[in-house]
Amino acid sequence: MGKNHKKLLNNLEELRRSANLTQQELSESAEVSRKSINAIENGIYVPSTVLALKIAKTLGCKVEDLFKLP
Amino acid sequence: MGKNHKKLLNNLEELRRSANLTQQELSESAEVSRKSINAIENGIYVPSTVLALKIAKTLGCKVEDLFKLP
DNA sequence: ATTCAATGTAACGCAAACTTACCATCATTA
DNA sequence: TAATGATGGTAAGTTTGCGTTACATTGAAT
Repeated sequence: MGKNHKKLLNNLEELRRSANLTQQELSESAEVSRKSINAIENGIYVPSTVLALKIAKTLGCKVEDLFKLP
Repeated sequence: MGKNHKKLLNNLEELRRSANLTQQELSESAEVSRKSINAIENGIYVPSTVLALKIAKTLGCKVEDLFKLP
């Protein structure tokens, strides 16, 4: 990421819970490790665009719904 | 990017031209280097989510409009 | 209370994103 | 012709995304 980019706000946990999915289930749908989902929810890092698109698709929302610029 | 992720299709150049912006101008709006914009347009790499959000915002569209899963 | 599913955490490593900087090409224009 | 602006190539270096493995904690529920 570029120097001046600030961290994003994310609603992943909330939207995942609304969809009644566990981290495990979401990770399988999005074809990533559970660790990645877990780390994203906890703000350890922001996912790549590919991953963000897959998660949004799985949850039936837009990338913009999941992550917001500060 | 994760192992199994395929490259995205992208419409960046088309949308940038529609907005009448040069690579330089877009890069300034999105606070990244011109090389990054250039590399994304040419499929060298896919931007991070932060960058994708900034570009989409600058171009008045959604991340989903810019990049599509194969 | 014990069990079991769900979640959190940490260390290590590789691949990808992103930067800076310099150079080439092509089109336009002074 | 020279100069300027937009784009594309290359390359080295740093940071971050993400996987893997393995273990700890929490909470629910029977």
